Amino acid sequence: MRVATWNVNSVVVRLPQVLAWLGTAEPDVLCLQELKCSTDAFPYEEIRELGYEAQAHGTGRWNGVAILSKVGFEDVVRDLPDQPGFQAEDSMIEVREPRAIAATCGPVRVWSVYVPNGREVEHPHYFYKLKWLDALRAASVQDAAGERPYAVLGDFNIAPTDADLWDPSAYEGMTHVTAPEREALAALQGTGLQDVLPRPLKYDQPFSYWDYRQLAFPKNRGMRIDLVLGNKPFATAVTDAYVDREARKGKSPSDHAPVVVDLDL
DNA sequence: ATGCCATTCTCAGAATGA
Repeated sequence: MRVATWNVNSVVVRLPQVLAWLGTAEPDVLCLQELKCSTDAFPYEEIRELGYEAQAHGTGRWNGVAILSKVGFEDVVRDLPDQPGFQAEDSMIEVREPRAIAATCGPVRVWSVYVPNGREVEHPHYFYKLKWLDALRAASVQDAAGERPYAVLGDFNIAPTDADLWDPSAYEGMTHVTAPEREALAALQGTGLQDVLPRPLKYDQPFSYWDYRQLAFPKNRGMRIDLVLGNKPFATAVTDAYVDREARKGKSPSDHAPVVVDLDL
């Protein structure tokens, strides 16, 4: 089977690209992030016409995650257990954002996650990011150690190593590369998950994100921040993994490309 | 050409992204 993850930066705007990609890549399971639409506004019908059921979790303007499946759904869960919320500096209330959804699709259980950005090092959003990652770690402990193939897929907003950056010196002092973020990611992997490293279709590094500005994509100034972390039964079933950078081309693309994993399952 | 920031909400500009 084939599973994939893709931050689409608005599923409503990107619907033509998503439908076209489903038609050509034909994943069995596709995790989406940054829906930027409510659960009710998700384009279920258009996706159903291609043979996919969808489970979405969104509130409108920001965030939002979904799972598309050709092989059914069981045990759908919205939000991490004990998922922290974010409290803006000018707000009295902590808001839990739609950043995680899980489901069992055929033989695999997956989380589709959109890890908080962090904004700036030491910003409240940065500490929120670290806390959120710890909640994700806690949520993974049982399934990561289990016999069933299990993976956490999504936009982690962390480059695991400097090799995942087009120019490490360009990111000094920035989020996405700091030691605490990488340690939180390593702790998640420590539950028994390994980074399924995709092969690049061009150049040497399998970037999954390129900024819209300053010709970042044509110059291949990218980052690998969209990850697939699989437990042992998942990782040992992997037959191929790649970043479909073709999807970053064309008119009005997302700034992320899909990460695709083929499995002998 | 892969090409110089996008999206959403509210209605021109802020907020967010990374």
